[in-house]
Amino acid sequence: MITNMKHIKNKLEAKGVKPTYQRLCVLKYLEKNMNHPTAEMIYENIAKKIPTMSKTTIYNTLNLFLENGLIHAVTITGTEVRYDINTFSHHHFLCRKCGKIVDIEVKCPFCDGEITQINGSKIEEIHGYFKGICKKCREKNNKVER
Amino acid sequence: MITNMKHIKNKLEAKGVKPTYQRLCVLKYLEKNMNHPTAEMIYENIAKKIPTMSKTTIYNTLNLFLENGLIHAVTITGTEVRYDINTFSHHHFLCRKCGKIVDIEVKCPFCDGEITQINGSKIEEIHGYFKGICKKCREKNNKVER
DNA sequence: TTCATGTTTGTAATCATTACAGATTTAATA
DNA sequence: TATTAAATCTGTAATGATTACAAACATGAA
Repeated sequence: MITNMKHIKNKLEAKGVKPTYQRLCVLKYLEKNMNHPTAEMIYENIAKKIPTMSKTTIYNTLNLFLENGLIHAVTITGTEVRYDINTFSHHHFLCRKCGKIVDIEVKCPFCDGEITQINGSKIEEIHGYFKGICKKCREKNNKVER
Repeated sequence: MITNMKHIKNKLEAKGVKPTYQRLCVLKYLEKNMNHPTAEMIYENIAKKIPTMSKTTIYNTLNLFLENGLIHAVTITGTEVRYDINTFSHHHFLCRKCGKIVDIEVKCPFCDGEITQINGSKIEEIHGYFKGICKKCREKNNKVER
């Protein structure tokens, strides 16, 4: 993934979003960190370099990106929203041991865009995720967790 | 669905949960109200009849039920948890107009229990939901929302 | 009855997110 | 270039959901 500033600036302008310095920083962070970070994680990291960065700006920016389809929201835990630069429909896996959320490729007729409505209801967003124990954590526990 | 107290008491005891009056009330409410209520909604309703009911008890009870597999948590909005008495794997639809969450029946290989792991990760929970505009809201808007 | 244990309750604390208003920046225009 | 309106950013306070905690209460066994 190319993460230079020019590319990021273009991405914002293509969606009609004015490319301010703060917005460039947030989008750049999301492109570099595809581990579905929280607003807090994004803020903590950017605030290191830009001490004047406000957390409100982080939220404003993320909500702006959401409205313009630049990012997607991942709501798995129920207590916090995680943000995803990957706007193609895909599934997620949340490990209850390490807490990591990883992308998952599964065959899904909805993600393929073949189905646009169900029982007369119009589908605009598709969300699918699994909870369990990831491969690494299973191996770490010497196959105890099965 | 039978929602008499004897049936509810049996359900709790079958899971090894002591059937206290508060727990019976919460489970009874969930059996009667299958519209994926929030903790707040459950509290508001029960508090009408039992003024001494504490919101902490609602949360304690719901978490206890979750641990014992009596109910499932539905996390769609990202800001609040909704609770579901239907513990069979199924999908949900959230309407962005009326805010209602309804059950959805879709063909899904994961819900059938055919697939128990993905890339070496063990699947324990399957969650699938859609966001969009429900049939009723589309009709209400005279087919404007397509 | 006594005692230990489990349950409930009310209040305070926590955490994520939003509201709001003032300060700052930007962009257009004279 | 100076002016000015609009957009953006910032910090603080407020909100709303959830949890922590400790005291009060209920239960069941000895």
